[in-house]
Amino acid sequence: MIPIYLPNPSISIKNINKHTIIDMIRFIPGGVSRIELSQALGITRAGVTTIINDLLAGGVVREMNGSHGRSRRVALEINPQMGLALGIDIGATHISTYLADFSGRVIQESEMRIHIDQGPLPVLAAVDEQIHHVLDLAGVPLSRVSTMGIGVPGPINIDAGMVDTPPIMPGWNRYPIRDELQARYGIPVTLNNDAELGALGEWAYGAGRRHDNLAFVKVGSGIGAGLLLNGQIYRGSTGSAGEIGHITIDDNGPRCTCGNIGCLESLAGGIAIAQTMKKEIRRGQKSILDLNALTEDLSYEHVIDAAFKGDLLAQNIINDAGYRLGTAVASLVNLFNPGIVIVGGGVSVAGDILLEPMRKAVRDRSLAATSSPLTIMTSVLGKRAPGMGAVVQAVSQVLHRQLA
Amino acid sequence: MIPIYLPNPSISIKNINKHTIIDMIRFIPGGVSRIELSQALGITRAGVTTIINDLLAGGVVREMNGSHGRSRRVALEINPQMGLALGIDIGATHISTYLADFSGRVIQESEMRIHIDQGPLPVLAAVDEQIHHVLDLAGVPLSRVSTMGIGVPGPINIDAGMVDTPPIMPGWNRYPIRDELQARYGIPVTLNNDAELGALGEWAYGAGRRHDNLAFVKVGSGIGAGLLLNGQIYRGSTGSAGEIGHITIDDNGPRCTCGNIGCLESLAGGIAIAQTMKKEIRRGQKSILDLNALTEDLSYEHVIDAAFKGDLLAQNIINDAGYRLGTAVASLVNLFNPGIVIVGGGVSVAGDILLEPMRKAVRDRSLAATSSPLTIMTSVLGKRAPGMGAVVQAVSQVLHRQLA
DNA sequence: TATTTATTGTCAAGTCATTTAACATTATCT
DNA sequence: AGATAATGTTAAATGACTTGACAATAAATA
Repeated sequence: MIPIYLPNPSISIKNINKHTIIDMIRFIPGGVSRIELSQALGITRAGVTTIINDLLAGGVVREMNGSHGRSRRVALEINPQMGLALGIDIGATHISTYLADFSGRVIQESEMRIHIDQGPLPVLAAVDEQIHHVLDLAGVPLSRVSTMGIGVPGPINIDAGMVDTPPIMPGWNRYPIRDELQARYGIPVTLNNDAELGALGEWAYGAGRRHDNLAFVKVGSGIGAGLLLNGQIYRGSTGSAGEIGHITIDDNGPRCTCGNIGCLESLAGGIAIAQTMKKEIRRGQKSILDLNALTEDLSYEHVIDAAFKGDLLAQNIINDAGYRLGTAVASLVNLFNPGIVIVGGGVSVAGDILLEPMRKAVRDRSLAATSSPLTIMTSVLGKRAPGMGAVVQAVSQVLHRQLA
Repeated sequence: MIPIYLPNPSISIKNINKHTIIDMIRFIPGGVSRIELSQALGITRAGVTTIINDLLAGGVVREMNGSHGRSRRVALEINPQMGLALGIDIGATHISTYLADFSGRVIQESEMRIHIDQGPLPVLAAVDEQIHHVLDLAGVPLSRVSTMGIGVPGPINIDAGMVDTPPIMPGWNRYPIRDELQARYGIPVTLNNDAELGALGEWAYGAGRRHDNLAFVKVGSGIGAGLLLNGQIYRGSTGSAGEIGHITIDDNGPRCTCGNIGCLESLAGGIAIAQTMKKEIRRGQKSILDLNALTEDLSYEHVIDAAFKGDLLAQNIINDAGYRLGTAVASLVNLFNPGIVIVGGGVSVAGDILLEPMRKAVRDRSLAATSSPLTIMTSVLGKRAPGMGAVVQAVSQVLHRQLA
């Protein structure tokens, strides 16, 4: 193909080979040798040697398998001791906090339930609490953490570092999340959408390795997708790409929180699954779940749990949600032709009860040429995917920002 | 944003700034000055001067005369006399041939009706005929043409230069289109999908100027979309991205040629429009069109013509097609969040009769945050869009391929 | 076990895109 | 007409990368 060079490249890339080498070393499992780098980049071995010596001197990378000074095929890896990063995944009802080294290994993690609609002040206070909790557990002072990535469930204005008219984050609109955290902790902070971080996390350390085009469909309380296209996070022209949850599935469906009719999210999201279950039980359908026996409100976790225990009603409800998900994913597949669709988020723990009807819907509703080479699977990183993506962004930031 | 550097860049780009400068000069209307280039690329004025001197010496660019501004701003443009390019757009039922200079100005054009299902040999013979026809009209020998771009209505294997299991091109599968033409004419040939060339053409010289993310929806006999994302043509993992025509619109719809049920193309494509019109007339609906009076089979052009003449039945049929198109475009908009959706292809000459119901469907079915900043309009280049895209690819090829 | 071979990595000198820093040219304002 | 600001040019310096010769090792061969 003849590439098109954009009239307005967002950033002028200085040492593009050095940047590429750093990321190849970061993301290729098992490490890369100098000659592999030289072949991939189209520069000579000598050129690679110069760059690698620079990175070795800076402590960014190290040689694997003991230390042959000179040998045949020396694999390189990121030096984990280069620094520590915090990855924070804020969902509608939880905060997950991860402390990881620069190679992406998680050192300590913690989770906490919140409600995002309480607004930024209490939620960011909870984030602060979690950060200190995780650091205490790991016995690491804040001063040793050099970067931080954070994901939230809304469309992001990436330059401003804030959310832009989010459907489900009342009170957060135009709150300066990134700058606030940056000022509070004195380290660089990146702010991203949680689904796009899920895609990035799976691409870096999960099911999406080696895929240039992937979709991460996060099915939790709501439904959103993160897209990685041509090897880059794709955000669209105003940062709200991937809104698969608001594709219309049923013209006669219920009204969605977004104001439209029959959106996928209002039919197959976690909230919808729980509501449907409650409604069906009240209508007298048989189930092992007893609404009166529950101490808390029935949630989609209860439905999934019941399905695993053989409850037919729960299985049917999840099956229907899966088929509807597949209906929307079929549109995505016809339009994007991704190599893999990764299903994450809380509802994805249902596994094939959800995925098999989904795969069927995709087969029924997309071109065979597009759907037959396609893999549809659950997240490898599970609930950690967005948090790991946040770590990746955080580490990218410091590794790429100031290169000599 | 922190960009992610792909582990496997398809081509190692040598003089990236030189490449970028060439394309900025090609595609920014009114020309660009050296200082604008220097600011956009983040290199010094001196660096730009060196590159431009090189391009001036090579005859690739030239200085424009009419200059205005606060100081001696010299605008640069592509040297049209650098060479000639052929752009060829093969559709289901036509071949359009364009002879253009390197600045994209069309010197001569020609159109011919064919049937693509006759297979490659007769169709490529017709292409040859058209090429000589156009060259004769322009009084230019073939030897002065230095490059050629061609578009066909099917998924492309870009490395192989052939179509890959196309739904509507029987007999063409794995025929070496690019290599055949390259051998026949002795000039470099690029092969692309027609819809992606439409997107590229509109981006370069039409409605999509300055847009980083756009969709070109080609509504002709069938329906396909070309996508330009993050400023690059997006093809998906197997080259069949943009198959909007095979999104399911109606679960109770007719069977499509692709084997599935209720595809957009089978409900709103040109063939479907003509068939619906015939069916309704036979059912006794009133229309100014008289099936018996037509010397040829009724086509969608007749329907559009009737609609412009006030025929209510024709208007209603086009209106329905527009709303259905909008249903699919709404999914596209929710997923991609493009800045503009450009509607091209033969049916788009219906204009707002088609587009207004489309816009309504998009409003009804996508998030306001995504659809309100969105422009939906017809192609500026009209039926020339894919051919102009072919010219762009052809010229790109020679300008970028061998740089000192 | 010793020797050969292919592969991988390194070194020093050279090349070339780009920067630095001083200078030249032009349009507009006063 | 002269001042000013913006834009473009030049020559020397910088530094990323290449060239071409050499060194070090694993595996193959003798």
